[in-house]
Amino acid sequence: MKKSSNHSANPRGDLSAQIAASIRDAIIAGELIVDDRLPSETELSEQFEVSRPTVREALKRLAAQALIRTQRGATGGAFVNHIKYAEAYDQQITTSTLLLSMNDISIVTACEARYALERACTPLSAARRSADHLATMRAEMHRQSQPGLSDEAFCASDVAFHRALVDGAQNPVMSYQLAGAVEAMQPLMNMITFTARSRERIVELHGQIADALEAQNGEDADAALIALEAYTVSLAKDVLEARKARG
Amino acid sequence: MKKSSNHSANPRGDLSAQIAASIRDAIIAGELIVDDRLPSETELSEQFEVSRPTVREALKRLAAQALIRTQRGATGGAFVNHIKYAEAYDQQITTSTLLLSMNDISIVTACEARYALERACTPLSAARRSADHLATMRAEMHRQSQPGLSDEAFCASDVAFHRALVDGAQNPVMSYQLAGAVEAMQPLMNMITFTARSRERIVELHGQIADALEAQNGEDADAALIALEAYTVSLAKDVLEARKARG
DNA sequence: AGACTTTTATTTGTCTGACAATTGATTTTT
DNA sequence: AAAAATCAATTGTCAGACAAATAAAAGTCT
Repeated sequence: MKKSSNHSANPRGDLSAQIAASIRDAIIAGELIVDDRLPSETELSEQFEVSRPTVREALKRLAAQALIRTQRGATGGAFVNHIKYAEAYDQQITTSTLLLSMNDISIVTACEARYALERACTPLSAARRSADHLATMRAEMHRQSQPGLSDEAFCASDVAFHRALVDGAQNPVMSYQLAGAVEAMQPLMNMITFTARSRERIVELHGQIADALEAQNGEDADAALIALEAYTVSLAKDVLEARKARG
Repeated sequence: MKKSSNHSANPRGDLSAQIAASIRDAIIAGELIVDDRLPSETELSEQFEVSRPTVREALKRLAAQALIRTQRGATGGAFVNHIKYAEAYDQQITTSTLLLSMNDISIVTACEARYALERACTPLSAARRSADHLATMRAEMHRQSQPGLSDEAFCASDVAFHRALVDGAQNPVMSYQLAGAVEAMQPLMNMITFTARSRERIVELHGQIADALEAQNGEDADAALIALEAYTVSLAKDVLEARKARG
């Protein structure tokens, strides 16, 4: 790692960014595998010919992406982390949420993506859903029917319902990919005020979905999802127009 | 330096992790909006009652997630970053790739997810694809037909083809979500040796897809994708069995 | 010998203080 | 007025130190 005396700005960024990229590449390329221990911070600072704070900044970058974990103590150090779905979920949701809020995506576009992807799960979910998934869906529907539920709690329950639908496909890769699409919508949905009547309609459609999945009827579930998308979009449009008229 | 004397381990993690989480929450909650400037590192270290290196580690964590960018100089500092799709792509692909390789996901599972999601794009892509998307697909098919192309280059071209298909839906949210599903497959696909005959078959199916999209016929494109998935899975199984027989 | 305690070595976490590099703003000079 | 020099603020990097955690090693007692 020579560093070749860089006077002009480095395309890879700061030293800590370069070092982080170097280690990240090694992990992706499989040169470092799960639970491998990286050299100690002192050793790394010697190898890369930088100071320990710089190495530490690099390691924190990697830790932020859950690529490594660190442990104190005699046998401690930085270890290549086994990325679990739960950790990847969180990251994906954070990124997706900010992406939606920062690029003024319309509700129509976001809904289109979300429901298209969700509908991709329904045939699989209809075929494979367990009793557990169905029970979760029914439980969330029950919660959604309770009066006095706040809009936020209603949205959270809505997410849980759809998550059960997705998880029913029993494909962890799909569950992971869909996490961003479904959960990132929540801030957008939170803008909507759900009246008692609209909640009733949504729960009704949820019931159709749950019934169809229970009957392993993918087509009916698909149709209900299409109706749900249309209804959600129309609700959102009403809110936007009302807001425009007022403001 | 009060810090309320922490003797037991903090649930939020290290100081730098806590500070990073605190700032991240502020960004997600909208208290800090795009292009807002954070206080200088010195000011932050005073506010959080920690040293500057600790603040810097926190900022590097956020930079690794593309939540902030930093700039040197008199008017420099850390700014809330406008997350663009390109940056989010990279992160998603890195995470997805590692997730697949570390959780020994079978090729069948990964393919199932990928093609299910991709098929969710086809109706939209058939309706909206531009001449540009079609041209990209044809160009990649032409590249895939050239003899002497390495397996890796063939895979890369395959990804480019499918990316054009997805982008044809003209929905940036879908493009983003699909990036992980499509690109993360590449390392898995790179294990496959593509014979001249199998390449021919794949290009043929690609042709069917391109033709169908050009004719705005979503159903034919869907059928071709199903065939492509089945063919890919059978190729992968052959490779695995051959490897098992040898090893 | 075996179980318990103490010590020790290693490593990450944090702090302090310093200097270099960058860069926009300010002042001076032409 | 334009160009050049200076300045000030800020991030980037470094060196060295100490605290805290932690497991292994050494020592001690029964």
